Amino acid sequence: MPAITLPDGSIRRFDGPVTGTTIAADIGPGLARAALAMKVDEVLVDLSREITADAAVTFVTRKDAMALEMIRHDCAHVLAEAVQALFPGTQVTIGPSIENGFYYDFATEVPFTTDDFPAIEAKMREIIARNAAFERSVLPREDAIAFFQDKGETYKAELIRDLPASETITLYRQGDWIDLCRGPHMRGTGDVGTAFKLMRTAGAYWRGDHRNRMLSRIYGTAWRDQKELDAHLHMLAEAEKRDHRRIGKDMGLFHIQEEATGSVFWHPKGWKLYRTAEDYMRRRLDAGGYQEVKTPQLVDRVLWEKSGHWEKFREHMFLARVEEEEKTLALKPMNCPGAVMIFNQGLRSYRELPLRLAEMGQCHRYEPSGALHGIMRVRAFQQDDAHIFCTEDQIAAETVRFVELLSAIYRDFGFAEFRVKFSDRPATRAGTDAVWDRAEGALRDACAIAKVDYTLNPGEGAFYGPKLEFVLRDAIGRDWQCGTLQVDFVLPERLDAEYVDVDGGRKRPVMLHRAILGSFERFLGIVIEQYAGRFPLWLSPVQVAVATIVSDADGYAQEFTAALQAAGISVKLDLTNQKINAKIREHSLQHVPVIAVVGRKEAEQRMVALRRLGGDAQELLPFADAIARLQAEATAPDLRTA
RNA sequence: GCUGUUGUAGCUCAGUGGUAGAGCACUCCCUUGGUAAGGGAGAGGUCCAGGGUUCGAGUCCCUGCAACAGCACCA
Repeated sequence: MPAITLPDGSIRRFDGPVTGTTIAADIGPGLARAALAMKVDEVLVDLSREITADAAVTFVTRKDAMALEMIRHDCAHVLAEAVQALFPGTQVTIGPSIENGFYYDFATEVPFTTDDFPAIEAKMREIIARNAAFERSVLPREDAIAFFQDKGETYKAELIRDLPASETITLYRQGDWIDLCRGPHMRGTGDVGTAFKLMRTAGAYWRGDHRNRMLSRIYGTAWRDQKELDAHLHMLAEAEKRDHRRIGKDMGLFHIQEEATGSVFWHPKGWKLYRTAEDYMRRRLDAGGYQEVKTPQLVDRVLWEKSGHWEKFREHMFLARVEEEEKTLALKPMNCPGAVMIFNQGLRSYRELPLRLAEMGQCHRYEPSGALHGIMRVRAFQQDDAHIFCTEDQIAAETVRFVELLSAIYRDFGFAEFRVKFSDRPATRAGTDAVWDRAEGALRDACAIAKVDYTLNPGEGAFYGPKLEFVLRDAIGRDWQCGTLQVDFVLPERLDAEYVDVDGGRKRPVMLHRAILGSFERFLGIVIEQYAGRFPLWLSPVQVAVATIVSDADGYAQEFTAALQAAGISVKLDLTNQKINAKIREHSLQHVPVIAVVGRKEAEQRMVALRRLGGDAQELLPFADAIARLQAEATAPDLRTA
């Protein structure tokens, strides 16, 4: 006699085991039509599942966010059936729902291409129109393995073999097509609807391991209705518009070419942006108690052998040899050994600690070709690096200090929020458990003091110590790890760093590796996408465009331009023989934040009309006021007084 | 690195084995105008590179390079 409690608190009693379908029908025909699945005591199950005991039941309809996930999951099944119908001999593997859609990995001799999509989508529509019910069945493990093995589905058989013994093996049937699946599913294939689209193909390793066979993956997106699908496609188009590679080209910021893959040619405007960021960082670091240093690009392998990089990082290092010498040099992939070399000059005292050595360190790393991505993932980049030599007792205070600095800097660049990941001791590590306890404890305490919420990243720490990772999310929703703070007990040991303690004895310092932007290249890529190229005034490479309406105003425009330049503002003077409309349009497309328009009237009255990017209002100001106003607005956030 | 796709004017892209195209940008001329495209003319090409098939290759085939998407990688 199950008593079913509904979300509104009402209770319905049934004579015996009852399915969701029956309950929904009992409540009303509207719900019977709308219900796709149900939650029984908070567990999502098929509508057709029998309920035998008292339970709280909530129905899932198309309106619920949860329906979206089911639509995508079901759509993946429909995709798999369609593919197997069209391409006999193709094996199915896995096909989950993911953010915004789903994918399915197939084992096939000939990989799929987007040319296959129209046929596959047509077949999918057929399957959806047929609206075969999803039917769940439970099979003993050995039977299930035999079933898939007989069908030639070796990947499915392998999956079942590897499922934990406690797991119930369930199959789902839709018409004649059967898949191994945990479920749950909606009522039938028709519930998927028609708001889906296959997006792209890709290779993907079986079980995500590059030693395994490459499968052919098809990505799709699916939504509750056409309107949602259209909105999603529109969002993708918008995201593409703010792609930093697109904007970099359109605004003439930088380029990359074949002869130097993974390295950036910064154009004047791009380099201006870079320098603005760099100058800002220098001021922040100076104010933050850091001393800047510079260490060599080319360093003998002997040092890399000592530091451990030769062993652990060699395949990522660019080597350089010269005919005349036996030596092998390497372009530095990291700055840390260089910093230790500076620390090691002379005898250090505990009085000098914490010693914060910053370096705008140019690094080269041989990244796999497939990893390169615009200026975000490159082979030559500059880090805003620093190494803090301190005692164990100073770790917490230095961490708090660092997080404060990092927060202020991210805020100034327009990132109000960031995530923090705490990576603790990995399985293979250097140092005793006692040392790890202290290092992790110090970091945890510091996070508490600095009021930093973090998610634990178990076992992901560096072999030499725990670390914090600071992650920003870009405009296209990708996560980028920018900042990092790593506690290192190993490198000071390997490179023999030491200081004289109060008692006159020699001690090893702890080394904190830390970066805030990470790499300038990557960070600026993120900033470009964050602002879609419409930078705040202080960052904008061209801050003001001075545009004339008539050539009679040229002299006055030149005078105003010179005054802006003298005030430290980056300005572009436009005396071209074009109508003001065309000039406005051109500079607006270049995302110049302020256009100062001068015509005959302004020249006679010694005024300027300021026009802001994105607006059409004009502000008429006297010459000197305009200069003062723009100068104040263009001031970097760390230099503002008010 | 792996799988797939792509590579034509500065940019965005058409191009069916038979004389290389468009729009925008660029240069020049006309136009001096009031807040997102004034008009006209002109110039601009190793069709990614190298092989092959063919009477003939931008087009078909092979190899390489690069970019893009994803996977793996990001110590």
